[in-house]
Amino acid sequence: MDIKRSFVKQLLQSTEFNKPVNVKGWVRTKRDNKQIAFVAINDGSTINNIQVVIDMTSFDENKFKLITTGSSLSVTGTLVQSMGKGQTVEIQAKEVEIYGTADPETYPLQKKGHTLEFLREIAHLRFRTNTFGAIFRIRHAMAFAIHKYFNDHGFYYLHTPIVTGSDAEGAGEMFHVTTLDMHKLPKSEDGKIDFSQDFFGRETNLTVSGQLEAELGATALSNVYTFGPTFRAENSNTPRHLAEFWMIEPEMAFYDITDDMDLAEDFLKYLISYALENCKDDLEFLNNMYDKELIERLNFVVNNKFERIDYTDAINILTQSDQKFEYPVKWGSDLQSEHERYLVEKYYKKPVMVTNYPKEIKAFYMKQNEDGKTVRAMDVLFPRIGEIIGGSQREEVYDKLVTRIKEMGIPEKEMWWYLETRKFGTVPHSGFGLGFERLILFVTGMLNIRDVIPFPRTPKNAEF
RNA sequence: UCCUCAGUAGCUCAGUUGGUUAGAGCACCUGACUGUUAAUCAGGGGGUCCUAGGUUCAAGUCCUAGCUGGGGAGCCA
Repeated sequence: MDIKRSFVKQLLQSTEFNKPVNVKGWVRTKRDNKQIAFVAINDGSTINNIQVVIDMTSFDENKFKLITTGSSLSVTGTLVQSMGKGQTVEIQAKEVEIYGTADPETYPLQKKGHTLEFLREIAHLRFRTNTFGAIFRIRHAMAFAIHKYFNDHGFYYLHTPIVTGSDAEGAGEMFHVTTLDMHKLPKSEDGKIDFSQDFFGRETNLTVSGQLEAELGATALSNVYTFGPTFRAENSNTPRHLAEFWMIEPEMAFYDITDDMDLAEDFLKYLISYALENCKDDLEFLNNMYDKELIERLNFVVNNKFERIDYTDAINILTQSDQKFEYPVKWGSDLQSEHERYLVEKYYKKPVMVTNYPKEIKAFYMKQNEDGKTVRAMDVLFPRIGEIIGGSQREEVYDKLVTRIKEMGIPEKEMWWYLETRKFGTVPHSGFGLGFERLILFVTGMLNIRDVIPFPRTPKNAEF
């Protein structure tokens, strides 16, 4: 009997009863007595399990003992309407093949709730839980939706380098990339490490952003985006930071800051809508188990316009509020977490986009305003997670950009290729960076970023 | 990196003023039960009390240092 394997998801939706079917997957739970046994199987195609019914009067008892939580099976049988409550269809088993057993004394996942902290310590097995199945199906759906959105809007997916010779972006500490013998580093006469002997003949690092390279692509392809891994060697220990994370960075020629904000808002709303439409079962599970307001909050964000305010207005709102802040509010200082939370969660009670920040607290490449004090930066602030997007219109005027580079002490020589885009056919352009894991945090309602990436890289942690 | 809380059974935790043989629930194992669904009921096994020092007649409990984890902050996406 050779029957094509079906996914659990298909079988649960099927109405073709009394036909032979085959399902392969992992046992979640088992209940039994002398006459009959029920085995719940999951294969990752959906959060729901399919119930396999075994007639114990004719089943090998020793083999049955090996069917435990975590074991992997191939079940051939008949799809029937369920006689019991709780499910509509089930499989009457005829043949059960055991691929691999899972000793219940040592298999860490048993049929009980586990804390997310414990599951983080068994990251190789946590995929097998309802929670992480849901999270990673949603993560996939979001990655797919990102490519779909950009493809549908005339953007090109640009692969920017992971190993970079540029350290000018200034977005944090970088991981060095080298093939030099760390125990015998070649030194030049002045005692410095001689990187001319290194693999690339120069000092190289893992990228902290693909933005500068994306800008190069945008000056010919018009609309491009990157979506790849990004590395920050900061010693950050928070539920919102990773040393290795994924970032989406669209860059658009002929976009000003308003176009940039319009895109950011439309993009985020599209992605959240996509999740609501395509990840219903998983979102409902997370809503029930972790965050009773999750789906309500997602709908709210999709259906309401983001508030857009000037940095200066934000400072005024904060200054005039009765709220006591640990950090003083004053024009020229960056907004602290507590300030952002007040604006988003208390004052406006919806996503907020803040623009026109003081130039001193923002990056060198941002478009300078006529007032000489501010730049066309924009941050999108979300409830719970704070800054989800950071972007800006870019300075396209060669002289202004060079002046700023000198003021901020950035090595101008290394930036020659970036500066040439302003020398030859320069155009106004804009872009932003979206932290993929922060998006997934928001969409899943999870609270720790280590739970929305399969293998989190954080200080002192690269076990899996 | 700073502040703060925690680390006791596979998991989640309790453990009194420092005192004799360290407990519970769940999980697991055995048995009972004619369709269960976080099954139920009865019984059973299971401990490097994070590590290293120290105080004390006596330390899971007090002190010091370290390690690991959570929360908050900074840096940021």
